[in-house]
Amino acid sequence: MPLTLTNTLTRRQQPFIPNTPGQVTMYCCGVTVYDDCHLGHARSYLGWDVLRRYLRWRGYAVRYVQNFTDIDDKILNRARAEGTTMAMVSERYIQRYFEDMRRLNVLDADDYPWVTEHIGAIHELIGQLETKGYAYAAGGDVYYRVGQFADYGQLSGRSQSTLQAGASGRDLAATAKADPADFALWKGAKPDEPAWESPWGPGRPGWHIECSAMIRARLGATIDIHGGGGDLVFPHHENEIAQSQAASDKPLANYWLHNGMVTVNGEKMSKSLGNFTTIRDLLDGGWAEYPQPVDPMAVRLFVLQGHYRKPLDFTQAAIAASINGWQTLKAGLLFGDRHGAKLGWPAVAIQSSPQEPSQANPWVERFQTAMDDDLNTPGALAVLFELAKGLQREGNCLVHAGQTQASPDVLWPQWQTLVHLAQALGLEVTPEVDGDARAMGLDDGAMAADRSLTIAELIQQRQVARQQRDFATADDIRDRLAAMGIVVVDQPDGKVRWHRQQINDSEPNYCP
RNA sequence: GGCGACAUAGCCAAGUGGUAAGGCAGAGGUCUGCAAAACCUCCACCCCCGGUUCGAAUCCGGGUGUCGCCUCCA
Repeated sequence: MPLTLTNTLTRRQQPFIPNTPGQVTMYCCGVTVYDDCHLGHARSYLGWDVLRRYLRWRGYAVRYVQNFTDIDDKILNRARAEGTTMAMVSERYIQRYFEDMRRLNVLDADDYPWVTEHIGAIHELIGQLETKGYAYAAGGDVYYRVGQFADYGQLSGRSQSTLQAGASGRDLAATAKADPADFALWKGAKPDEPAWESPWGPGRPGWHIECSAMIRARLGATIDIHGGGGDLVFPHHENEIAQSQAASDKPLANYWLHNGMVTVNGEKMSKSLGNFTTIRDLLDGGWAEYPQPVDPMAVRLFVLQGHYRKPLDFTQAAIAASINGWQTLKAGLLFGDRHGAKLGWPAVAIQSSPQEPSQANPWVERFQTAMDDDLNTPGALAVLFELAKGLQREGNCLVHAGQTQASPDVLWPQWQTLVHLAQALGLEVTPEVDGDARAMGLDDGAMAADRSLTIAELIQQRQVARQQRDFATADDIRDRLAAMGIVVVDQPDGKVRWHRQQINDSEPNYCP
C-alpha cells in the first residue's frame, strides 16, 4: 500500500509518487516575521514536520525548504513603532520562531530562504513574465495580468468570470491595475520606505512572487509537495502557480497540501481577530484559561489528535485532555528507563536508539496503514496509546506488586516499538522533562540518606499508629510523606512499600 | 452572492458497504481501615429526509447546520 495524500489541486486523495524515486522536494510557506508565532502556526508547522518525519520513516530522502518573509508592511510598521529597522525586527522574530518550534520538537528545515536574499531572483522572474506578456508596468508598480493565464483558478476552483472584484470593499480606484483581478509583482517605493533598485524603479517585491522565486532558486521548476495553511489557497498559492507556471511552462508542484485552521470557540484564530494564543504563552503558563506551563509534547499531541486538514478547536478542555494523554504516553516511553534495569535489560540497549521493529509487527502495520491514509495521525495515535497503556500498567504492577504480568521478553519489543513509532511522530521525552522529574525526587546522595532515615521513621510511626488503629494519625503521616514526593503502598502481606514519585531509578523500599 | 470543506457519545476522534477503534472525562463493583495499583461492568437511535442494496456511519439525491476563502493571514 502506498502513501496517499489529499491534493488540493485535484481535490482527491491520490498515491504519492515523487518526481525522482526515493527523493522528495517539499516547500511550505513560512511566517512573516513581525510577531511571535501563535497556535495556528504551531499547528501548521507541526503538521509539515510530521509529514516530513513520516516520509523519512517511509525511506524517502526529503529536502524541505521553508521561507521567512522578511519584507512586509507589518514588519515595517513594527520597525517604525520601535524606531528600528525591518531587518532588526525580522531577525528578532526569526530567532524567536526557532526557539518556539524547537521546543515543540519541530525539526529545522534544510534551508530557510529570506526574501531579502532573493531580490535578484525575483527581478529575473518578473523580467521573464514581462517578456512573455504576463506582466506589465504601471505607475511605478508591476502587475501580473491574470487574464493572460488560461488556467488561473485551477487550485482554488474559481473561474475568472466568477471572481467578484472588490467583494470585501477594497478600494479599487487607488491602484493602477488594468484589471481588478491583477496582482502586484513589484510595488513602487513610497517616500520613506525601504526600497530596492530594480529595472522598473525602486520598490519592493509583491507578496506572492517571493515564493515562486525562492522555490525555483532553491528547489527547481517543479517540486513534489507544496504545503501551507488553508487560508493561503487563494490568492497566495493560486498566484504562485500563475507566476511560476507562466514562466516555466511546468507544474509548480505536483501535490498541494493544506492544513485546516485552528479555531477558538468555533472562530478562526488569527492576528486580525485578536483571539490568538502564542506558543510561548501556552508553554510558559501565560494562557489565561490554563495558567500553568504546558508540556510542549502535550501541545504536539493536541495537534496530532486531529487530522491536519480539518479545523482544530482550541479549548481549555482539549488541552487538559492532551496533558493527561501525554502522561500516559510518557509513562510508556519512559518504561525502559524507569524499569528496564529491574527487568534485566542491558543498560546499553536501553540507552541506544530504538531498534527498527520487524516487518511483521502488527502495531507497525496498523500505524503505517493509518499514516498512509493521508497522514491519519489520530488513527496512528490509537496504536501508540494501546502500547503505552499496556506498558504503563506493567510499570505500575512492577512498582506496586514487585513484578510484571508479562515477561520482560514480551515487554521489550513493545517498548521498542512504542519509542520507534512515537519518534516518527516527533513525540519524544526530552532531557528537559527528565530533569524536571529528577528535580522532584531526592537526588542528592547525602540528602537522600538523611531524608531516607526520616522517611523510614515516619513510616515506622505510621505503622505503629495503624496497629493501634489510630487511622487519623496514619493518614496524616501519609499526607506528609506525599508532600515530600513519597508514595506509600500498603501491601496485602502487611509490608509497606514506598517509592518516590516520577523518579527513574526508584528502587522499591521496604519497612517492616 | 461565488468557491470549498466539514457534521460519529459529555469532549477529542477512528471508521472508505457487513453490523460503531482509541484517548480524555464519568458511573458502579471486587480488593483496601484509608489510599494506591490491578481487574470486572456500564456509557452512540453515527445532523435530518428520501433512494440504491440482502445489508449503509460508509454509496447517490435533497435538506439543515457549522466553518474557511473571495481583504493581511499558517
